Amino acid sequence: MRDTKVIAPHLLDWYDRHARVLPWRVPPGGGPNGGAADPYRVWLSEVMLQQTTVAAVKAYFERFTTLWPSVQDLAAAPDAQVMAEWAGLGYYARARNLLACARAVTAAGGFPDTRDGLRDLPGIGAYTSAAIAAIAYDAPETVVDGNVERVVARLFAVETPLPAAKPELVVLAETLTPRNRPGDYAQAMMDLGATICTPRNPACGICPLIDDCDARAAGIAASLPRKTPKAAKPDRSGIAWVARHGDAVLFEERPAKGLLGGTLAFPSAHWDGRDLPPPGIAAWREIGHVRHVFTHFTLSLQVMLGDLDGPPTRGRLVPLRHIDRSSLPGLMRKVWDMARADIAA
DNA sequence: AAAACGTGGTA
DNA sequence: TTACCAAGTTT
Repeated sequence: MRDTKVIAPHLLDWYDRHARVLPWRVPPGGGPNGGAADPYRVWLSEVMLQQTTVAAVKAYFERFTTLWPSVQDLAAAPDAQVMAEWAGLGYYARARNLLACARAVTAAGGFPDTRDGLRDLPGIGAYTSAAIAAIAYDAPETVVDGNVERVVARLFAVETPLPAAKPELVVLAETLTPRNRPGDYAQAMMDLGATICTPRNPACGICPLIDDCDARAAGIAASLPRKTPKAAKPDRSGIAWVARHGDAVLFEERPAKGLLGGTLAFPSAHWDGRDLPPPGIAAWREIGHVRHVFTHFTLSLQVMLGDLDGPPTRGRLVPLRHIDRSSLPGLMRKVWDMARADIAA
């Protein structure tokens, strides 16, 4: 029978020597002056990291904290600027919730310091509330993300497939959370999952918990956690119109809710294969197709280029030299790259 | 409770 | 190229 009491100490010893250095992180044991992490930076990084890799987040985090050093600064930012800066990171509801949360926190005079208080804020759920409470306030909350699910499934050799296994894994994870340094422990679990206890080819040979792991003992670590197969993605198709008017191109903001909500886009329609041309375009021609993979479907978008006969009836014209590729979501970057190449030719 | 919601990297 | 994966939340 495993001794769960030794797991946190083993992990913290490892973390003290091998913690990743990350822009939003305070080193093990505290900052330069023994200081704790800034709740604003912890919150911002945690939201950016939701379903998103550390590598992708780094540049965005640096950019956001340079533009907006405090939550009050972010709260005062224009919606469109925040959406443009978020462009490319994905899951755009996060950006809208980020602003709503910043404004709520600013109005309240600061971040709540409890998990329950944090949980009530927009864009902060079960994971993020626990992460902020643990990392910024060193509260003994149990943080369960994808890394922790995997580490715990292996430590206890849980063979129930995810997502059904989630409640069981949370209960098991709670039995491991220490009173001593819960914030460092939470980050240590995630570092372990990201660097040692990886989904494929886990590096059990250098794992600080090798002697505490049931799956390792049973020789099934690499096969855990089990997962129920995902449904195949359907294919969809649609049309995007790159409409020129003199030296400008027509853009419009997508509706706040739904796919790519609130982002800047080329006029398009329902992507159900039955799109019709937008009003105001006399003649257009196809310049190619872009393919894009979303979470739940793949999209093939026919890209049409044309000239408006007159002022647009929707959206707004942006002069060519002011079009900033980086302010567009990934799909629209592909469309623009194709159109720009055609226009240049 | 199941589905919606982005993107880029890796095997 | 296909398939999976990454510090989840909302409805």
